[in-house]
Amino acid sequence: MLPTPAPTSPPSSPRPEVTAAAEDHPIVYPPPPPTRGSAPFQVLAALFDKLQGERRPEKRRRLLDSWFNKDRERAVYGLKEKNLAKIYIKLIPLNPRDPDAIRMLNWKRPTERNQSSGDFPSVLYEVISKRSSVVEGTLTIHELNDHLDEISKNMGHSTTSEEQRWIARIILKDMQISVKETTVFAVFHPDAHALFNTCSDIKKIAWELWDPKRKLNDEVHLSPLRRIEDTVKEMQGSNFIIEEKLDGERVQLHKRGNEYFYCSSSWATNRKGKDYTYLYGKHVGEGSLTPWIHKAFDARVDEIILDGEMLVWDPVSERNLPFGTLKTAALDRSKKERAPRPCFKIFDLLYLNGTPLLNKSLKFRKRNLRACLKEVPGRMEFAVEYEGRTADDVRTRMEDIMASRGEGLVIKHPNSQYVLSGRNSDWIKASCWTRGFNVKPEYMDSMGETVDVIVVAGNYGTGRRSGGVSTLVCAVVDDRRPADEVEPKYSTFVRIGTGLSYADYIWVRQKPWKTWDPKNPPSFIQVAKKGSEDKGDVYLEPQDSFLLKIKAAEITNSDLYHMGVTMRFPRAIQIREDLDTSDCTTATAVFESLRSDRKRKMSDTDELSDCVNPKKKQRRTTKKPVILLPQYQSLKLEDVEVESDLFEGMTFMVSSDPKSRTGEQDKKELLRMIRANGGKYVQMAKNNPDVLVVYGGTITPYDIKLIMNRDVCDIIKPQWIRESVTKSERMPLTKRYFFHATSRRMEEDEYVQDDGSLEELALTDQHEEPLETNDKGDATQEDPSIADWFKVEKSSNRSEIQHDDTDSETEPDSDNDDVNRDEDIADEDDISDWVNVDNEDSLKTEEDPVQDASESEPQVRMGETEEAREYDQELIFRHLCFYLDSPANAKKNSMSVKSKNQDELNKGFEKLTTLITEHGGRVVDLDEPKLTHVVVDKRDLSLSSSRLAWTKKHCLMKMASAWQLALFLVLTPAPTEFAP
DNA sequence: GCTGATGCGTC
DNA sequence: GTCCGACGACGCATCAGC
DNA sequence: GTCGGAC
Repeated sequence: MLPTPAPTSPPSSPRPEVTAAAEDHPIVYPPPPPTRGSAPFQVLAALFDKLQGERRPEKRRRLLDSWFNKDRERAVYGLKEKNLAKIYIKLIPLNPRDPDAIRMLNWKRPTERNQSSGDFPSVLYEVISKRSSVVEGTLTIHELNDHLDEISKNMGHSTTSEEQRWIARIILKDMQISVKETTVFAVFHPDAHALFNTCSDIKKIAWELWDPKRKLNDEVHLSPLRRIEDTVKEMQGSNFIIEEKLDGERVQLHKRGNEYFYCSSSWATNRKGKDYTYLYGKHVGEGSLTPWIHKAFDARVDEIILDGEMLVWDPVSERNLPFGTLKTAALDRSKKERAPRPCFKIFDLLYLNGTPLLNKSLKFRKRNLRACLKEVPGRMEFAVEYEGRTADDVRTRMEDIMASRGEGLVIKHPNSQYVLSGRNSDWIKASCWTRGFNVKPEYMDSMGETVDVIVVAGNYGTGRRSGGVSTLVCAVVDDRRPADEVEPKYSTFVRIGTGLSYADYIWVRQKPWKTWDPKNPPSFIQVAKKGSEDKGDVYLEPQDSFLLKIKAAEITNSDLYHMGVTMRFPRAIQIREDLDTSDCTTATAVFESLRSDRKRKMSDTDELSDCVNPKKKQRRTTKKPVILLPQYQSLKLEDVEVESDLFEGMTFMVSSDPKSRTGEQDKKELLRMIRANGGKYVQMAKNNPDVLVVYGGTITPYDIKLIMNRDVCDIIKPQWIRESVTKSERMPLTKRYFFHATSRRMEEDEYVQDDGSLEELALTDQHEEPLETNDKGDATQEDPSIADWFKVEKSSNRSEIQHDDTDSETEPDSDNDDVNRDEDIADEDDISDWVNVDNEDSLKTEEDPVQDASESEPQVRMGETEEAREYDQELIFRHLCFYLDSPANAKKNSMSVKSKNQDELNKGFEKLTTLITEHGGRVVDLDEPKLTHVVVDKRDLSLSSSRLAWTKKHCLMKMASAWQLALFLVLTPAPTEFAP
């Protein structure tokens, strides 16, 4: 195991000068607590018994308190109920035909006599108590620990059946005593929880803090200087930071010198912080990420801990791939240049060169974060963030999220300290944010899929839900069946295990469930070929069944259901007693929904992401099909009538002034004007140089700052829009209309001309095209105001580090910021040398963001122009070339074809051909050099043999020569998805 | 070597 | 409000059996 | 991840 964030210090030295010495060494723990011999396991088991019976927290705490010895970090056992049952059957020993053996294996199945069904340890108890003659336990905890470490042997000799019940619970990690680490830590040591937040190492806690008198060292001292609640209060009315919630995996990156360490940091469910270094690379030469980011760190960064989200970036389609592809991409050692790859989106800095920053403000951490490293496009980037101040800011961002089917927003207080699992209000989810209005309900209602499905089968539950059906296998009616079929058939689609109340379950369990015979499954249910997920313990005849209203985040591919797709995050909403089974959603409807869903994602997915490639033209042939909720409808401008073509061909992005109370209204009015005069607007500038950003505020919010730093988009003042509309002509884009001009813009004649003169220039339509000017150098040097612009630009570049001007920006008019400033100043003293040094020469060492962007500028991809990379909603396959591996084509290429269902397969591919061409793609033969995709059909049985290999090899060869990448699309068993 | 069952950890 | 334990999909690892 | 229930 590699070092975890908190530096472990020898007790003697007050401060850990972390050096290379620590490399390659395991964690150094302080001397262990003195052992006083091991208590009998009996006592522990008794404690568990009491804890299970005792609900009152006071008593429970005392019970726990009276116990503590130590905790151990225990590996996973690789044993669940089934395997435990098998072991016990061997151990006792039990004849496999013994009813008790069968009962243990079917431990969930309820019977009249056995109330303890659904709880394996209890079943075990009943079985063993009949047989065991051991009355007094002799097993000590030490022994148990040893046993647990070699678990499959040694059990069942020295324990009573009661004890074995608890042993089983320990192994199953299902203690039923409602004690989680928070409770335990509180009893164990006041600092335990804080320590755990930094190192997530139980053993360390146990060994560091076994003595209650021992205090945490300074460097791991995490108790807040001020209560966070106070901080929150003080932040009332101040700006906050809005981040998009990313659909990836939460990961911490630890770097010490040349050594890297990655670990999962989603402690909400699992406390361990799983080591993922093997995926991403310990050293520069290894892994799927480390080699690419090493040079991104500032030379003075020695030790650093970053917090962020790992996503998958696909350089071919230039978008992030859906969740679930991460491990696959990270494990892909093919080292292909164009293969999907992990991309680390950083949103926090936790530790830097010996200084934990957890108790610094978020603002402070973010500021320094940007000084520590530079982005490596497609590998390691800063998470997109905005500054917000009002409910409207959130609303605006929420719209974007809704449009792009994003995951949601996270709102953070700039002054919040870092707290894991977000409980202590470091992060305020949009859903919980209650200053004036609540985003969640409306937002959630509009998100996701809602369908009415029929319940066809069920599985028994465990624990609280034991004793009957607990999860419901749901299906849709298969309307693709031949029309002459009398009995409807149902395709399994999803399992539902949450959303119903106990009362609902009572109702559900009354239904006439019939046992499901795996050898003779009900004929009306169409199930997946593989897996057991959609095969119930029991089933319901359609006439006995009912519909369930279900909601989920999205529809995803799946092998485990007959539908070939299923739902993500499914839950029951309501039992539809009011509906008949004939009202069940159809398979076609599901696929249709899936298709429109994907379409929307394709066209809008970049809205919030940090896309570094300037787009030539913003294609928006159709309006976004976003349904706006009542409270958003005031922003809906589709209804505004177009009155003139004044802004024809122009695209704007309007940003409201967060300091102005009328900011949002102003924005709305501007958007109305733009639309009424033939202009277009977008939510994000996306580094599109043709987008004119409109902003006229007194301060420079984060997002505007970002745009300025990029130097891609001009920022004009609202004044230009207003005056142009008033005069019914486009005003010349002279410098007085600019909030910020790009360096390119500043070279333009129109920009430097005297205001008010040469108005005829304004009549040309060329002003958007950068004109080559010959006297630009002179103008730049001679015009004092331009020199000023450069100054502004410099300081805004510095704002990448955001050292001084973030403060100056909040200074003028904010009372409550004073408090914050104090803290910030103090903060900066702490690591001032670092920041200051960096601040100065980061101008030299840090690459200009613009340059970054141009670096990542694609050479030429797959023969496309930049414009071609735009995704049109209709022509989503534009510039893609497909080879369809149909039986017919295989024959043509003289491969053997064995499939029986050739006709069906060929038909499917014909349909696909139509679809591809309809959507702008080309269907080509294998030798086409521009080939981008190969499509195979899973159902084609002959694929498993040599043909697939042949196809693969053949086209990979072609593609290697053509510098391209093959994507194998695999059709799901349900080709209707592609049907028109 | 492949496949399916099972377990684990991510969301 | 918070905690806890029911349950969801999915991908990878491992291992047994073929 | 979502959800219901207990406290």
